[in-house]
Amino acid sequence: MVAQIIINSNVKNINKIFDYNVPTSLVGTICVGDRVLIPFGKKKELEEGFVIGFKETSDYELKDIQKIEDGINLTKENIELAILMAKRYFCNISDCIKLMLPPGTLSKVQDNRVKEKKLNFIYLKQDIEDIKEDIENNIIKSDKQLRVLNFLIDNDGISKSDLELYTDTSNAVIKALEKKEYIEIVEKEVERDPFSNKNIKKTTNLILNNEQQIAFDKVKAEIIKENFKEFLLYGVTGSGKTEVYLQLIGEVLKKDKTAIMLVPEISLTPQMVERFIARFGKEKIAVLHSKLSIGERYDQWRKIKSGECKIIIGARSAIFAPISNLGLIIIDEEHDSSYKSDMSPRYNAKELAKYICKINNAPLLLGSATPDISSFYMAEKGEIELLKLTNRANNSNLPDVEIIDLRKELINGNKSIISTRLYELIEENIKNKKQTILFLNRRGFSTFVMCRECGYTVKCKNCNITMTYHLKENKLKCHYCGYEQKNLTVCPECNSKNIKYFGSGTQKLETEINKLFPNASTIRMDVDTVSKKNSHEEILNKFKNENVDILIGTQMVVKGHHFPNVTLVGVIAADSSLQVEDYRAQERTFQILTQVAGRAGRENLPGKVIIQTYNPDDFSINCAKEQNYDKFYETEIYLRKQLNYPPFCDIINIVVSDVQEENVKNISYKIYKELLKNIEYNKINVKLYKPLPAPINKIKNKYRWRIVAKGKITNSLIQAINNSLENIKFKNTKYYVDTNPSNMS
DNA sequence: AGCACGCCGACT
DNA sequence: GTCGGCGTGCTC
Repeated sequence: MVAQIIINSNVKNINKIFDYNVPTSLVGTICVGDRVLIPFGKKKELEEGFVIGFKETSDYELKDIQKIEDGINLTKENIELAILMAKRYFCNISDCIKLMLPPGTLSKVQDNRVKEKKLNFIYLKQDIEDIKEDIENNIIKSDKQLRVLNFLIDNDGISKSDLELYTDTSNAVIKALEKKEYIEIVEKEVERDPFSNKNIKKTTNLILNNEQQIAFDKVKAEIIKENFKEFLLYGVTGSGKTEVYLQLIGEVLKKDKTAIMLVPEISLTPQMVERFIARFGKEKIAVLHSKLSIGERYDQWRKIKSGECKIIIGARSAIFAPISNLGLIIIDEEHDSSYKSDMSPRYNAKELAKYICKINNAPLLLGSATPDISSFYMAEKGEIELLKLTNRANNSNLPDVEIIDLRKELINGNKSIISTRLYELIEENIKNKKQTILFLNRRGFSTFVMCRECGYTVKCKNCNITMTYHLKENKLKCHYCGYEQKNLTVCPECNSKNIKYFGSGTQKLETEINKLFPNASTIRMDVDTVSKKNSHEEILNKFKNENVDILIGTQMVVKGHHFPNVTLVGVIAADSSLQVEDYRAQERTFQILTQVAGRAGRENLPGKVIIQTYNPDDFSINCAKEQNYDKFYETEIYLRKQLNYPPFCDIINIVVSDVQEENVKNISYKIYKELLKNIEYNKINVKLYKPLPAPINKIKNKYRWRIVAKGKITNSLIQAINNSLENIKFKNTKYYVDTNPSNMS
């Protein structure tokens, strides 16, 4: 028997299938998905690999598989998915397999990094009454020791670190008490708990309104029938989508099945997770996201694999959770671009969710207040069943949205980035002790720096894009490669000192606000202020709990938070997302503005939203003002059809990059010619465009060209692309193929 | 990774 | 000639 193996190596070059002999001792036990150790090349150490298939014979002289590793293994379904993904997303199988494994679990790494976590726990060693007696008789003199004992009398069996924290003591105090035999230190294996030890009150099912009930019943029926069906839950902000999700997951649990719920990374906040814990208890829930440590992820993975966790909540990659017995997948905020990976493998979690639901006979539920144009189109065509929630819970009113024409502000002599109207409203809000959120989707201080004499603009030396000025560090930064350089005072081209800063980022907005409202407290949230673990959460909590007057932020501030005291939201530049050269620019603008507007006045306080723009007539801005999705959809789908953009076709972007521009051009043309030949020969209906430099033609010192194809991404087209690429020798030139990329630059 | 092979300039 | 530096290709 011959096993086909994918080597799980850090070395990139061996991403193909190797044949190995299955020794007789392993015949019968070995399965597809098993992790095995194999000799490879001239290496002394064994390599690790995964069995992806079997065959009878091989043309090669075979070596024996040495061992099947236990612990982390994959299933046949995992391997099938990985093979499918490699074809569909034009990448290698081993990269796909890696997505399905907890990180840091390569056998070599595992020994020194991922271990079951051990913690020291402190227990009282004597009878509580005896200790109390000793305390009363002043046998214990030390203040700190007394504090520890008193604390333990109420909370016996606490972790050492927590005990030190709560009693403000140190190791020395605890060791002293151990020596006196009042307490004992016990090393216990604990599970790393990403939810920490909060006490969360249990909740029970709420009563659903009519619309919620209909949506619930329809999806529930498919869960019961164990049938694949795709639903789109289109529910306005505050219409109670989450309660429907919770109750559906309840139904899945009743059948002793597993549910996956995907959310955008940014909305994977403790508050959101707490709602699920409150309903189902934390034992059944696994949470997967990028802020988990390697050890935490490993624990979550094992708990899912063992079947202990039946509910998986996570960002995009949680679609690869090692589930069995799937009953339902929910994708919340399904329009969010984070479901599309922008790194290899460039997969789309929505597409994979559909595949996984199909093979598991489980329904798929997409939910959004502003559905993806493509999803809504599918719903209109009847390929997805549309479920609508139109009533806002607790009848809170829609905020009053006002569009401010920034061109008029300029004419009236207001050069500030804050319009007169917005200024007045902020002032009033501060006076009334209400909170304001200002939204600007650009970080840094100034987006570009230019010499007024000769027009020179500062560009990154590694990337062909303008540098952003950061005030605090007084540096110019490249937001693409992270390169930093000293700020300019003299133009390097003409030596002029007339250097001017253009464009405004969140830093500039903050300085400006501090100047305009010196007595107001402000807090800023963007990638530059959010870096540490949980810091995102800390900023929002501070804003909420300390009643900070103004929160300034990028799109991070937009999602999933309830700020009862926020009555004013200001969008500083609604145009920033329109100027992007992308067929989804309007859609993104509409979505983001609708979401921002939803932040204002969520409870009984009326909300006010100001949208500042240079394009006050743009339909995406106006539809967002009216919170009118249907109108936006009608206009947008018409345009998409006229211009033949998704959902009427797919856009395939082939990007080639190399330090040598000559290589990039040559390889691009080779791909183009090869693909054109393939397309014509197989009569595939697709429009292939000639290779051209990419919009950002240099990133991190590598030149970039691209080839665009417009057409339906059918199996024959996928095949043609894969065949064409196989026929080309790339040497050091890199390439990737991306279908409907979230960023066309 | 770790080794072989082959190309090419430099050197006893 | 031939030694060695280095780029390239292969490992079932």
